[in-house]
Amino acid sequence: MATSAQRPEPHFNAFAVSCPSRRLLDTIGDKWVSLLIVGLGLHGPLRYSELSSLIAGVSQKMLTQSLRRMERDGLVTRTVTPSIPVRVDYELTPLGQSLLEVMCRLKEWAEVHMPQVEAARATYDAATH
Amino acid sequence: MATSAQRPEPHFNAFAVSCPSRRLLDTIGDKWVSLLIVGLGLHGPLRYSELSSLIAGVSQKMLTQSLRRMERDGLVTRTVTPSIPVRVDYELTPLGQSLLEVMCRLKEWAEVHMPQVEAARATYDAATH
DNA sequence: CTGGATCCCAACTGATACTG
DNA sequence: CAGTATCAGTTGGGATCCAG
Repeated sequence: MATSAQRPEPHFNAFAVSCPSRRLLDTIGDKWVSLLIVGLGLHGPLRYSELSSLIAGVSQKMLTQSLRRMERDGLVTRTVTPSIPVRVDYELTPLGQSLLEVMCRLKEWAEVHMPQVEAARATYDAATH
Repeated sequence: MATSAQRPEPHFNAFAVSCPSRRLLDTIGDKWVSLLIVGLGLHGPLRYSELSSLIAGVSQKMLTQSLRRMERDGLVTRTVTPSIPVRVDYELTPLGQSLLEVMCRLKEWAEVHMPQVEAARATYDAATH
């Protein structure tokens, strides 16, 4: 008991923990963040409600949370127009766009190799481990 | 109990759910899987215990679980040598190596752009939202 | 030595309700 | 319309024990 209060931050001496690539994975590994990057990249600036309907499966909480993280990381800009119904637009920054390109690389790999992965899974599952 | 059997799989009509890139993220977004790919890619074939000490922060459960997923996905091969103390070697498959290259792309992006991300975070946090 | 099985806690996710 | 707060369900991850 009380051990959880320690938060010892174990001695991860693994090569990649302090590496920036590790942190990047924390970002793009996020389900909604990756979708938002692609969505904003393909459709340009979008309003909060537009994103909400575009992604469709996301809750307000997750949408806001993800956008916040992306804004904090400098991936998107948040523009508030103080009209009567407040209007908020989100747009990919140049940094975000460069990340979009990398994401597309991933997408390309996936499109080419995922069939092999699927096949491997089928074979593995059929082996009834 | 039993509730997990539902697996509702909500009507994600988002563009990327049925897309292979989405599934790829499920794989490489995994903390340990990505580390294992890099580790095996750089050090060649490794034994279970060697991986355990290389990653260091991982528990046996996570290590086994991650290796299982990777084996299932055809990213690594699992070779069992039935010697007296059983010996198990894990090696990256060609498929896994091709993924390693993509991961390196990510790494390169991270090394170049993460400073900007860090700076953006500092600025954002300083704004005391 | 490998790694499967179990228990347990913490974190994340998501639906709903509410506010400016 | 945009966003916050709360609460409940689910999952992930780690320590330990045990089996082959």
